[in-house]
Amino acid sequence: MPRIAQYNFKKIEKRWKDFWDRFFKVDTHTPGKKFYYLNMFPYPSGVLHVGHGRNYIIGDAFARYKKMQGFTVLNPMGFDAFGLPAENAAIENKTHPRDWTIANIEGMKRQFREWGIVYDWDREIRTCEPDYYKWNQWFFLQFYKRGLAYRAAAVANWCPGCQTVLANEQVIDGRCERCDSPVEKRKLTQWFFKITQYAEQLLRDLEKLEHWPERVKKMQYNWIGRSEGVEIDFGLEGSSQRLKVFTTRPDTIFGVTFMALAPEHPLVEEFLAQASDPAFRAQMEAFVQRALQQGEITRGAVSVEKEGFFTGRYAINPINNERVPIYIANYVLMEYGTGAIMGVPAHDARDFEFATKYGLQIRRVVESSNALDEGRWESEGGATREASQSPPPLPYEGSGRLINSGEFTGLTSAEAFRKIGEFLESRGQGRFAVKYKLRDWLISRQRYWGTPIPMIHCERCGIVPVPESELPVKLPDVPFIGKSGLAEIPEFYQTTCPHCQGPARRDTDTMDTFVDSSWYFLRFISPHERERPFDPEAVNRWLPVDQYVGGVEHAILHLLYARFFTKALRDMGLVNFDEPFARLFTQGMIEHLAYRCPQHNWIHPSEVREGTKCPHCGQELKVDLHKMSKSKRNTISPHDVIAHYGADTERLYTLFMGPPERDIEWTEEGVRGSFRFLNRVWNLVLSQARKLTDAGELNTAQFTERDRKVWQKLHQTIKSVTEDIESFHLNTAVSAIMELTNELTDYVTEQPKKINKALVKRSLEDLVLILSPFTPFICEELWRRLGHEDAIVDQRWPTYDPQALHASEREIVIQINGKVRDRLTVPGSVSEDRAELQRRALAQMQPRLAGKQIQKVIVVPGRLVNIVVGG
RNA sequence: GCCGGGGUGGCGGAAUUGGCAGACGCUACGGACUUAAAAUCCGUUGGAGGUGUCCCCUCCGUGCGGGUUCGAGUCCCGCCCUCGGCACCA
Repeated sequence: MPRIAQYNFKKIEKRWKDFWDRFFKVDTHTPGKKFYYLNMFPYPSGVLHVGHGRNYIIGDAFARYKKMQGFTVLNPMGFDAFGLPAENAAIENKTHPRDWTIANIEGMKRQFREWGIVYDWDREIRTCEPDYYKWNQWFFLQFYKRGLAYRAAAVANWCPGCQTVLANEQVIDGRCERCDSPVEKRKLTQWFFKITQYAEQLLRDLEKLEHWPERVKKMQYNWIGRSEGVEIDFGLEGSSQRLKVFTTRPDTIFGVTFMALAPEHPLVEEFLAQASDPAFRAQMEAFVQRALQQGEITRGAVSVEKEGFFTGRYAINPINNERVPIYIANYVLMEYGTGAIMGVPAHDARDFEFATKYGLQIRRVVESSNALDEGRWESEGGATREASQSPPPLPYEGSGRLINSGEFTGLTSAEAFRKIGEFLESRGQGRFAVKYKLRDWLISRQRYWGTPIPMIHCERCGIVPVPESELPVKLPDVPFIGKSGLAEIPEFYQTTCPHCQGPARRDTDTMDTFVDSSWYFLRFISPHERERPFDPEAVNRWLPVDQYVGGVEHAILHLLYARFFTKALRDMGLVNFDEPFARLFTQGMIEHLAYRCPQHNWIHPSEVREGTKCPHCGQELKVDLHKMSKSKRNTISPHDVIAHYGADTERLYTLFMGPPERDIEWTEEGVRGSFRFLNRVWNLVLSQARKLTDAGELNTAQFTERDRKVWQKLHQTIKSVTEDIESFHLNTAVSAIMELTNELTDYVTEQPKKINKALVKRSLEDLVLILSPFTPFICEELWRRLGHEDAIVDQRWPTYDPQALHASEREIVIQINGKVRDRLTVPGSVSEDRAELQRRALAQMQPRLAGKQIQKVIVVPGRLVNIVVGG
């Protein structure tokens, strides 16, 4: 055995690192097959770890593959550069958020280059640059003109840690998604985008997104939360007002025994004002205060004890004119429906709990009854009949047949829904209605590092938009101070009213950074436009994005906002498509072991001594798998991996380690396995390359049986790798290439003298070609060593010959009673012939079958023969 | 509670959608090479058992319990566990 050297990846990577840029410059005006590949652009938070790399490595591999298939591939990159971490870092380091951000961007661009990841950097976007955020402001003004941007006082989520408001979407379990502080409620006047206007479309169009993960669609579906019901006006005793409620169960209206108001409901204030007894009023006020307070603190808690307060007032049920007591209840939400509910204890678990606690009447009005039950009575007799007949236990939340419901008694729930709704509608006491959980998008942030909202507050003229000709409203170029944002910079906010020229004040809020990412994919098409956000003609040609890839953590926020923007822009005539992303793939996280000491918290793996002891105190460490993060000190630096094994090894391992959509553990052993494989490929190609100069023409007619097997394997591999890449099964694509490598290695070592050189040459070329999107450095080098002058990135992706997929011989499994008992090798032509297969199988199994009764023979052409015997 | 993933060797994971379970890789063990180690190469690696001519055989085995089928990791019914999303949504 010759001593085998490790390939010199350092030299190779240095040679090709800067070579590929020119192949990925895209002229968006060139016709041809376009392919818009897009990775979610990153927030420039610092140095990237191998977990971040997964997203971009998948993208680079996919883009290279598509390019080889002859597509004009647009694969741009940019930076989501506004946001809070920059401000926090700036405060900590006494610098400007811009300096920190720019430094990180430069570092990340170097990392992309080290990884061999190529983007068309002429199209780079940085959202913190005025030439980008100018258009955020422009869109804002267009939205404002159309009533899609509005200012309203609302109870907002206030994060005391970040000193700013948050969108509903940014509150996780009652805590800030960024800093984890408990979120408070504050009443503030803020800017909103009217995303609810598109609730129905956003929901309905999910159906169009065939190539989105089901999981993501479901999450959006639930988030939008559509429900169909009836809005019902109850009368108010002693008042001409009406009490409006929304219900999805109008069929249970005869079961109403109380009403409940949210503590924030406007009627509550009225009742308080009208209360004649001061002691009673004080009690009611105390209850309301407590409920409001509780709402803030326990938001997100699993279940809170239901509490209520009887207001002493009564409502009138429009269906039967019954008098029902009105309560204030902590479990009724102001933000959903009308902020008031009709209480039906018999058919709603929450109302049941409430009614039980306060001794309210519980009236059954729906009985489970359906044809299935009746059918069972006929066939199964006594016991079942009795069991089915006893009414279901309360609360019964299912549907059924109405009882105790006046003229509607006997109807099914579905019929009653419609009939009762129509009845109320005809009398002007109700109407069919659709409600959504989705709320409008609160975009104001009380921060510095974001897009200034282009509005001016004038004492005389009110709120005045900044004229479009004066955009962008730039962030003031002053030394960065601290937490209160633009409100502490008079140079910024002091201005004159565009209307009356009098003194006025600029809006000091900036926009949520999700505005930046809601349209960046459009800007990439024509990033240097100065007079408009993008070139609509080019955008309509290139969009929707053909393949979008990113983390599942953006399943709701970013993807919903981007869809909303697209629809709003379409309605403004700026684009002509409904959905921005045709295909979506969400990749999983990379995890790594993290070590935690009870005293010294997270310990970096390199510091851990003697197995699992803390280096500071010697205590036993707790070891757990976590996704890589700086805070848990379990990140792996790509720089280190590249120094040891090269960028190709990191890329290959990242793609091979497991299915890309799944979370997966990073292991050093796995990295070494990928490195070994690349060495094997290197040695295989180099051991043959020089011998192949006189290879001659490939002639399949001269193939030996062995040659034919290799040929088949080659074509099978091309087929499965192609299909696997298309479906993002990148791990199996790599393993197929490994199998081919093993087969070729066997072939050239078995009988080195007898190899078919033309076959070897073609096989090695195709091997290097199909491997090149994954490990471009080594493949570019090997391509040259195989005698080619031109770049591998510029080659065409190999295609397979369906003829070659079928071997001349096939192995057929012989089963007896479903168990494999033997095999049969037959020529390809025979493998499809049922009768012949059966004949041969029976003949071969003759000895075993002696004395057995053959009951049946099943033949699956090309696969197996199953002989069913008795006895 | 509701919705959606997922449960396969010591580990990450394959399995043409009903047709040879465990591809590919890792780990571990044995061997070759070496003064030695590393690297590399060869072999073994789901479990149990067997008088087993070297291409050996038998049984068991894909979270659990049933079912359909000639045949089930895959389909159906009923559970368990786990991860993620939503959650007093009327």
